Amino acid sequence: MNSENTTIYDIASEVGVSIATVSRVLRGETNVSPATREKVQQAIDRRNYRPSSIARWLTSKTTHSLGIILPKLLNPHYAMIFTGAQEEARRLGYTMSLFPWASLDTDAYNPATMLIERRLDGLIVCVEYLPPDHDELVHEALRTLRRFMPVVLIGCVPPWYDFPAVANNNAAMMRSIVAYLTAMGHEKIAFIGGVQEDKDPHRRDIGYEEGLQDARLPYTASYRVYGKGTPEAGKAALEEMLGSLKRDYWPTAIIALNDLVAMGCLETARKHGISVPGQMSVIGCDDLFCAPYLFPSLTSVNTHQQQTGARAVQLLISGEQRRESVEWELVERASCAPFNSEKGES
Amino acid sequence: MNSENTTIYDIASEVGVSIATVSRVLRGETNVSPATREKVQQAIDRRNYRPSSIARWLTSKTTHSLGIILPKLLNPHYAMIFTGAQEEARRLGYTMSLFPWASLDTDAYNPATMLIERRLDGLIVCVEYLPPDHDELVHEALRTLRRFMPVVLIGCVPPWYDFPAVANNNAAMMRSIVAYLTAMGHEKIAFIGGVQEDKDPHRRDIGYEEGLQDARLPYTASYRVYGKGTPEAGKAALEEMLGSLKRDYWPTAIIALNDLVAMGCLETARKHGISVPGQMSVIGCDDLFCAPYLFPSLTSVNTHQQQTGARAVQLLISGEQRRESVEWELVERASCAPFNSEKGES
DNA sequence: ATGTATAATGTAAGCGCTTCCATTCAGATC
DNA sequence: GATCTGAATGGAAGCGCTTACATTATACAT
Repeated sequence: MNSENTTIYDIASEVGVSIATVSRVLRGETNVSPATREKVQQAIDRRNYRPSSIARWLTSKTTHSLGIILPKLLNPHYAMIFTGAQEEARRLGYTMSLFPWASLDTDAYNPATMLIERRLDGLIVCVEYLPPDHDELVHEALRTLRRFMPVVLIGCVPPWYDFPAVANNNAAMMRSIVAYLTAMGHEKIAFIGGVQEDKDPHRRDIGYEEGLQDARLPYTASYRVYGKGTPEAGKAALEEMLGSLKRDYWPTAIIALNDLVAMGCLETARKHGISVPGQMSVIGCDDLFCAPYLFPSLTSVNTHQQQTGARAVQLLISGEQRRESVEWELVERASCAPFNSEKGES
Repeated sequence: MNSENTTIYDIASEVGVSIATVSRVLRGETNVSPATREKVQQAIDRRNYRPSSIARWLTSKTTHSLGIILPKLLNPHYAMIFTGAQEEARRLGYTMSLFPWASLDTDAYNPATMLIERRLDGLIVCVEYLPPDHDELVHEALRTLRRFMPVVLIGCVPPWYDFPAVANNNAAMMRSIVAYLTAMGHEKIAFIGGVQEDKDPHRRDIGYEEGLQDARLPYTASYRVYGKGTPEAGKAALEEMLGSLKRDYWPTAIIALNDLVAMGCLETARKHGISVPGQMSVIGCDDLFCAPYLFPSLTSVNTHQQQTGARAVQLLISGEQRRESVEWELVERASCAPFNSEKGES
């Protein structure tokens, strides 16, 4: 392909100048006479010549290309992060490629090798809810990688990862969600989702427990169900919880790990004839595009994922070695309402 | 960065062999004595050496990197296509980078220049519902691009685009959806969404009209509302339709351009107290992950987007110049039901 | 002992750019 | 008219690999 494989030599000889001059025109340097510039430019246009960035990179030792590693793009949460990162990268003149998690922890080939060989100018890694058995592997891979390129982390970054990062403090966020619910009079508040053995102290369920303490509410093991962050998991988890509890003890508010889990919870509630928010409030997290269109529309927390992605790119390029966090805000919709003990069962 | 900027020369001199020998070890060639191979490999491991693909590319004239251009990743439909393409690319040893539409039609810089300079081995472009005023621009950009790299198209590809493509025949699909609804007794069937002036004969609304003809139903202009493919647009469009029609003439079935539009329609129906599917059936398209969790769960059409993306990559790499289409299948859920003329208004 | 095939390794010329340094040539200065 | 200056341009050495070809060493046949 690229049959018109024109090089800088072709242009130079066509015009009758040296390649150095063509290079100068190409990069808009000023020390070229207007007449020469004009002739060269015409030849470039005539031949449809585009300089090879490959060759350029070899000289300049920089590729202006970044990488990002995400668990999966099918979850809109990650798609938003990716979009934010990609757009910011482009704005700054960089290209963004997506690499799957396998690049890091399960590649038969030496992990991360492909990333290094590509001579990326930087890498963003979204570490979220790492299964405990992956933690050490991933951490090791990251340490290797950073010897070759700047690495910025996104997500729920364990404090013992000494990397620049854009990490929302999920714990603080959850804590305030609990406060939001207790202020509404809820006392039986459940939390659904998340990895059980995750060691990260900032994870969402830690905040849940802190929130309960703030409100002097007891932590009840049956109100805490672990599971993957999918709709199916949320559905099954709430199902299980309701099944194991007498009706009087059913929670009046559910905090879901994220909106996907919340979707599953809404489904289960519907199936059991529990009215939301009449008998049970449900709150999600991430504020996915579909949250307003669920029934009832889902109260959630906007975690500004696009901004997170963009900020990570900025840190990557500026080289700042900081760990920062992004604002979040509660988006009130119909799925949460004050607890009303008078209300009868429907 | 990359402080350990080791090159093939470093390894060669460390071991005391020529760079050619190191290169042979690197690429696993057999004509190296076991002893030498061992020594070289040890030096490589010791120095943590990773050959630069940049230099390799310069020689080999191939970058093993592909590009994909999508309207926007925030729409899960495109995220699925991207995921399918990305995974297949990786499986085949290629990298996949995302480029925004702007690369093609609005770049201040010469469109597509960045793509060409990067010397991609191929490009996938998702052309869907091109606004008519963009069609010529995009077509022109694509023609330029294909002179430099193989291009495969995805989506609703107009027949006058002479490119290899993976295009579902949206018209045929829609036609059968209409058949599905008429078989259920619906006669007042509306279609919501899409670009009005799109010239493509395979677009979804053409199939809608064909379907009506099949069933000997009249085409009613008021049942056809144009609009963007978003939930908001769907909401507003149905709103407008209901507002302009006497209650007796309200459609009993809505075909939405896609699931996003369908989400908006469900919302409007809910707001007007129209029960779905009791008084009005709604069918979407694309079968997004949230379709089962809407209320009522949304009947939709699975268009196998991941497979579409994967197939496009295969065409790209194999170089086959064919235009093919991917299967689709109706996924029946709760939002469509037979029309029952006896049923009273709620 | 000589010749020949085979395996192992080295040499060097690219690949298409950037960039430092050298050269040329006006025009200005004395 | 000789010298100097600075703008415009060219020469050539990389950048880090691959690879065709050349060279050397080894083994075996004659």
